[in-house]
Amino acid sequence: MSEIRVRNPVIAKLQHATALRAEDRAVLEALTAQAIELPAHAELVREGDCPPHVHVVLSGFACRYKTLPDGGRQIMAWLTPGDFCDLHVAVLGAMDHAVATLSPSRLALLPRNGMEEITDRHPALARAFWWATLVDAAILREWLVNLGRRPGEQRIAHLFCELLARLRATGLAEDGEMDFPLTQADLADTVGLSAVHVNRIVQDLREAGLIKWRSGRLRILDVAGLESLAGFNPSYLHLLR
Amino acid sequence: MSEIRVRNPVIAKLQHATALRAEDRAVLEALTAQAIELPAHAELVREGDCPPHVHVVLSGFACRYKTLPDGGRQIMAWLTPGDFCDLHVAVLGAMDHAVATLSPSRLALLPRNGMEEITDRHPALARAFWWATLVDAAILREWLVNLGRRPGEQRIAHLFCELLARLRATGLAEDGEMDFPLTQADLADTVGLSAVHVNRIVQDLREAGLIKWRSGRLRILDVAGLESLAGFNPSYLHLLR
DNA sequence: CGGGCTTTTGAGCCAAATCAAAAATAGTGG
DNA sequence: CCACTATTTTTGATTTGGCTCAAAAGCCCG
Repeated sequence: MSEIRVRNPVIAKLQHATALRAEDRAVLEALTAQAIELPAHAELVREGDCPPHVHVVLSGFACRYKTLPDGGRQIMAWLTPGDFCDLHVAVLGAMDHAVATLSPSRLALLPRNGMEEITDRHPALARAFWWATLVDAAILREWLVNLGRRPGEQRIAHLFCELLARLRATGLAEDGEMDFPLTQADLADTVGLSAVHVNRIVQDLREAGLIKWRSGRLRILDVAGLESLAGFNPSYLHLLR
Repeated sequence: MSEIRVRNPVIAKLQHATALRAEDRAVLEALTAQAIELPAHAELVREGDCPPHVHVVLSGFACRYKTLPDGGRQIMAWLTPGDFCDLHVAVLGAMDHAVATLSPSRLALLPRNGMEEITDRHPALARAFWWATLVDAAILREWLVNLGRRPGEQRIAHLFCELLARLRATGLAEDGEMDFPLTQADLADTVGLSAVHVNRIVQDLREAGLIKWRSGRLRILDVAGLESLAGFNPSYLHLLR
């Protein structure tokens, strides 16, 4: 009985928040049944918008980012399968940043109106959405530490450790190996370094036997080694186990 | 009729979120009636805690921060009057960072149990608390841009502009002048620079006629000039007006 | 008026930026 | 399946913003 389990990443992720009953899971399945496909570098939401749907990543990578007057870009979050892109916009009224895909992606669009009804009717889901939003903020805090106080090599190592932990939590990493469809320039815009310097650091990590990265796949060869280099402690992700 | 208006900073701040009825304001007044006084550098909450109260700053400055293995410290938020320190901990289960005062401060302690009852009974307050949490995250995103992509001088200029806007929103800044009880070392731990370098930048800002800063007071002499140097755009604060 | 912070100054150094160009990869259409 | 482009990665050389270390000067406060 080699059954293929088609996991819904949203369910897999939110299960770290609260115990979800079959009924809650069914609601999430229904919500994410309709999806759209987008190519890489498609802008889902732009700064100032108040989009009529909540976007949820089902596959692929997206990111939050801001563009500076001088053309520079700072990526402020990687959105991986299961992540909500703009849950908060109803409360804040307008996006203070843009969201775009980093790779070809599948996105679910939840009508914003329906959300309120759902959270009223399913308190566990309301709680889970809250949790997801707060974990987003916790990740942001750790990224701030990363940029403020860690040298380049540790920054990148830390980010790789985090990504592995997050993807593992949604069942999307095996044996330290995962999709990683970003360019080195994307990575540079994430960690606040130049693309050239990122390139040299990545080479160092490769030569140290810590990672293998080619054609959109990243493999952590020595998880313990990379975590200790990065000073990684996953507690800020607030995952189970 | 020179009436002295004793403003409650929590009310002043949350009024930017939703229209608060007299009833809601009365609840906030009652909640923040009881306060404790703390000296500078008192640790309110430490990493891993799940404190039994929600702390709210009434006067003085506090901060969120993490300490690194090498002794380095990264400040991840300045908590000014009206700010909640640990609203989120009930959902996440444990603090992923510490909170401490930066100056002598007055704090209100709201019993965590009471919170749920209040938000159930006063939807406008529930909404306002949500808003405050999301604005916190928006500020964090802007700080990430600050550390990732702006050179030292702009970083500090931007932070000063933000502080002015926030304090003005709670009625705590007049004519570009405000309390600023931090040391240059605190500022350095906020912007991810060394204290020595912060000192040199502050001197540059002074010599450029942009700021005046002594004995715990900061005055922005040329708001427009500082904002244009920093590339400051206040929309991420989601304030009215 | 003396001791502990905090701010300031100076000198030397290093991580990371910039600029420029070559090599490798990945797409695309014929 | 191959040539032709465009993007991405890599290398090298040079510059610079910001760091470290160390010590002096200024301040605050009992």
